[in-house]
Amino acid sequence: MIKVAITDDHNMVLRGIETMLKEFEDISVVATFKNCQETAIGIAINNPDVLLLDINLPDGSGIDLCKTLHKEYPKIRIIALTNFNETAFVKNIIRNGASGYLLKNADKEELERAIKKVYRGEQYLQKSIQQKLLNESLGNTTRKSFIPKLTRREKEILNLIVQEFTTNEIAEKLFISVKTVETHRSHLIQKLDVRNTAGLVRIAIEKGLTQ
Amino acid sequence: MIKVAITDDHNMVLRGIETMLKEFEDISVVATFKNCQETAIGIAINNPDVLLLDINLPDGSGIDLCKTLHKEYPKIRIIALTNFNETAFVKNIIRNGASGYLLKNADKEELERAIKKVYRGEQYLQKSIQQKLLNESLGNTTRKSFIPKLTRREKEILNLIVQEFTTNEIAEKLFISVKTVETHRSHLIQKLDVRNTAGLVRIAIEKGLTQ
DNA sequence: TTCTAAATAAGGGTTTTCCCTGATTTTTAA
DNA sequence: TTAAAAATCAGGGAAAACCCTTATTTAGAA
Repeated sequence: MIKVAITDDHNMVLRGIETMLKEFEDISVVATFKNCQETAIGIAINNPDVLLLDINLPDGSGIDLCKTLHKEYPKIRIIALTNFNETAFVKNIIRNGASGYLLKNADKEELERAIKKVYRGEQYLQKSIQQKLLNESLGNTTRKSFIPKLTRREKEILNLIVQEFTTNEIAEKLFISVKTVETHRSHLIQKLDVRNTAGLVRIAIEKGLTQ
Repeated sequence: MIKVAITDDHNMVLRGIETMLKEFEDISVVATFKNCQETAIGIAINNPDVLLLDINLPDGSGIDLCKTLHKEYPKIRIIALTNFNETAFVKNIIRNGASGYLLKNADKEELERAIKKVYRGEQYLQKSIQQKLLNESLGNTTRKSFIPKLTRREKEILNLIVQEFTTNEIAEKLFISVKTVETHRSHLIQKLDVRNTAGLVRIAIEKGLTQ
């Protein structure tokens, strides 16, 4: 029997996965969590084999949680659940200890396949993502492959930009020079592949980079 | 028997709602759709009483779809499904023909209540939203949560701003003077009560003013 | 038809953002 | 411990955004 836990802040998703998994006799859902905190506490008690982990959670980044859990409980296989169909994002999650990656539109057959595969110690990636990764490694870069690998400071400044603070105000707030903030700004524009502040804010909100 | 259709681009959410509704003998799910197009076509065939409609769809705004459906099939009750817990957003949806508003973390009891209420011709709003709306009408304006009435041109320009076009480019695109675009911009900043482009983009996305 | 809102435009300025180069120090990871 | 990444700062200049005021034309509602 494979013991599965699920973390997602949407009850409907939780129930959907739970229902799909009920049909498999060798899989049982031992716990469901709605946020990072619940997961961090509950995982120790319920001791699941596989954790289906939503990356966008209300109280923090699932990626950080993934990293922590993987360190503390290396035996637990983690499958990331998200809507982001971006290779850079996948790479980031895998680097942080996830064994699999599923989009939320997965059907129950795929869900089963993914769980059983990671349970066996293998890696599971959704087909569309696999294809993309393949294309990329062949050099066919799908444009705007988004790299959300921002540094702590960059995230901090991005958040302040979204909150309508100007470069001057950010500098004051963080006790650093205006020029430093400008440097971070242009790094953000480069990394996120946008043209201006509008793009920064859009991407920050769309990709959930805001706290 | 209440016939229900569901539109959501995430299979897991579809399955979650379907499962929850199976427990009610007087409700049956007659169709599920994954995008605007499917919904627009399928609704004519399946003739549901209630449509649970996700607002964020891959091929367009659920709000527009809601408007269209409400005009063509005024008998169908529409319940909007979203994650935005903002009164301005709710108001907008209700204005466009929805009878109800549910967040995706609703449980099955609430789902049942909502469906039966709108089926009877009443309006259903999630408690937290109801409370917020109440507070607002009592004057406790959780400021910045009103729906700003923007003109057609202003909306058009706001959308171009979100898409990272500069004032110059917008002027060229719309065959109007740069100065005119600047005027619209400052009107937008005033109306939306923000300080700069970052605020415009944030509000535009938060309030669903983007197409 | 008359009033109003909307859309258009301009002058003339300030502030902010953006872009480039080049650099030093600090932190982190291998 | 050493190399790389991150964070810091600066000069200088161009582009874009922002903020006033004022004003004309146009379209829609009363």
